[in-house]
Amino acid sequence: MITIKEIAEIANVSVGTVDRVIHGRDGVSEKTRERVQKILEENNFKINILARSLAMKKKYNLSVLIPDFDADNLFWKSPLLGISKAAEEVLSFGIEVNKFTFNQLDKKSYLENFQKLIDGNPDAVILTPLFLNETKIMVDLLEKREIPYIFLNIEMNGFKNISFIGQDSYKGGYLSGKLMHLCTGKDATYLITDIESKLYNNNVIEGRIRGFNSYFNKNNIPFNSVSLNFEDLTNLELVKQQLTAIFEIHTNITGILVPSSRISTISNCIDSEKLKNLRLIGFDTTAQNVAYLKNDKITFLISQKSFNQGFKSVKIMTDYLIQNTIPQQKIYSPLEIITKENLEFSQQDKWHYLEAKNS
Amino acid sequence: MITIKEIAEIANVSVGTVDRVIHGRDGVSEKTRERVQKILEENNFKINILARSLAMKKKYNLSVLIPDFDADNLFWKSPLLGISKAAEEVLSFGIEVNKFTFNQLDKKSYLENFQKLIDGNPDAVILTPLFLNETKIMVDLLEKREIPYIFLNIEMNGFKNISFIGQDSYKGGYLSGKLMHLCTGKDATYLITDIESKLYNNNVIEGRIRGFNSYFNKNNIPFNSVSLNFEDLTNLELVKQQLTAIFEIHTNITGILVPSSRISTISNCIDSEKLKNLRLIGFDTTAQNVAYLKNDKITFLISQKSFNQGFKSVKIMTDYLIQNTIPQQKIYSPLEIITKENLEFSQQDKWHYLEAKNS
DNA sequence: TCTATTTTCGTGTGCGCACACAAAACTAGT
DNA sequence: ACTAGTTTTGTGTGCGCACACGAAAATAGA
Repeated sequence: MITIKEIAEIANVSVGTVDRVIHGRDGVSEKTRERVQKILEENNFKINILARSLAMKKKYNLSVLIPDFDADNLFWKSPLLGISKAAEEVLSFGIEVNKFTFNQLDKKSYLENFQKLIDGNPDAVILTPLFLNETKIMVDLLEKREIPYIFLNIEMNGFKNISFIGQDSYKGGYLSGKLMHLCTGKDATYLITDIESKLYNNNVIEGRIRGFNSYFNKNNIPFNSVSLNFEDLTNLELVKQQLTAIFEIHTNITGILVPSSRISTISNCIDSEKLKNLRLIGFDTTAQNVAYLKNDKITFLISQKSFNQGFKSVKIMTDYLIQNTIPQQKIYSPLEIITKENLEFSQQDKWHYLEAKNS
Repeated sequence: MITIKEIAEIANVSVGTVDRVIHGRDGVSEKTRERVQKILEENNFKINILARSLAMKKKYNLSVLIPDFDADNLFWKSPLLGISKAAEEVLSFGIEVNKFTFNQLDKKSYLENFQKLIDGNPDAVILTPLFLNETKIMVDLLEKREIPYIFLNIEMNGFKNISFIGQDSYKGGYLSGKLMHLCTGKDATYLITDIESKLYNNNVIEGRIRGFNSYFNKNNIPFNSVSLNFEDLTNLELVKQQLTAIFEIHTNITGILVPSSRISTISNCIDSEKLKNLRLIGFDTTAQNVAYLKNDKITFLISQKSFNQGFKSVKIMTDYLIQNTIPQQKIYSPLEIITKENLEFSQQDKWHYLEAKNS
């Protein structure tokens, strides 16, 4: 690896001049600039990123706003872990990651924790834009202060976020349609669940349902579907009642799509005998979902690798801050198809991280 | 992040002493060692890996031996790309990656290129142990010279490789059984292909077939299977003849398993009309396989993310050399289920790398 | 031709660490 | 108490780069 000093010797100038050429700073005559540029290219000069980060003593405050998780809904644990892992790795680069969490059912909590975050004077922000109007307020402030921000997991258009990292909900739903079709017979009837609560903006669930239907329509495959809205997934008795009622009316249901991470709850409310003749497809490998998959109570899970989403968001913002690398506007996570059989090999990065932490 | 200098000030010693404590070098009295150690822990001291790599001017030669690829068999292109990407990233850490390729059908080429590799005096080696006896010779030499080595993609037991990075063939086959079962009817008949040529040690294919059968046996699912051995996959006419013959005898075949990366070749030799009533499951997302998947001529591909395997092997060896991090003995790649619908989201890392390279 | 200004270029210092070497503080032997 | 040897500790330099500052060269104005 050739160094700046060596380039300088070849070009018969000082390291300062080479430095100016590399960074496009002014104060160099056009003649020498061209000469040095040529020598840089000829020698395939690549900057030593270690030395660079070391010399730039600037420290960055990268702040993250993400929903909290609890025993009932573990979904947000995974991205948070990914963020923590990335935080360790970028520490040497002068990036300090500050995490702020909020209650995903509470707009006030969202705003309050953003306030805390902004009080810390972040240099960059990663956030999960769960509520539309509140996000607008927050983004206004960020843009006024020229703080770059990334949207994590929830896609929202019309903003100047430097990137979005998450799943393509529509395509995820489309894939679930394909899988459902593959593992059920002809002219099947499917049950599609939804959540009544419009507490927060949920284009994720809506996109998945749209994608599911599209699969059948675009491929001209006849099918029937029944929708079922739940108001409250914590009241299991009620859920059971609703399901039983539906099964009595529609005796020919062969598959259930749960377009959220709550499929284990639904599966839990269906009697084991009934379950044997049903295909259940859901999303996200939360601890509960994984347990049900292992017990054959769920057929497929489509995972968005949210651990990696969290990890990536930090890494990408780091590259943006340190090297000014402009990321892709939308970075879609893989749509991982998880079954009982390949479960153990997914999420390896996550498990390794957890192991290392606990040892 | 607290620095050695700061620790030294707190402990009222010099940086040299702190350095000795951190690295466990001798020449420190027990008293001060304990004191400094305590202060290090209290302040949660983490070494700045950037400064460390910069100061350690040691350069490493990391050499890789891997089969070459050609237009007919692109499989090995992917790990090679992953290796190249990682090579760029670790350059700043003083790791120079030297790649050596060999003809996968030729034991002599394997040995010859290993000789070239070893002549370069590598500090560490990553290799694909395609031939058993030749590998033994090579490994003997490596161990005599105390050169650490990793096995990539091909699993071979009984050696002192610091790690194996690749797929669990058996479980891959097991998964293919599950998928096949899900998308075909009851009492189905499956065609399982194999390659006659025993040129090289191929426990990969054997493991997959074993896994496929196990799925049905372990779950007590009745099924029939027909095996078909090909001698030469380059003679397409012959392959077509063999397939036609099989289909005439076994009219009830509903699924085909190709336990190698050559499923597109098989699919290519089956008439489109016939194909419509068949489920084809194969392995690896080579360019050809991907094309066939897109045209609905393949149902599922199980990918081992060989790009990532190559990438990881270099990263893991780097960590071993620089920080002496001992890796896991076996690092199994995820068994990714790829369909037409989620194809575009897989292999993102690889595409991004290729894009960046071509711009 | 001689200053004043602007443009162009070179030098020095420090980032946090590793490591060679020098210096001090002990220890033992006389 | 003094030397020689041993253990313990401190100091200096360089890794490759960024950046502030100052020096030199070029240009302009009189």
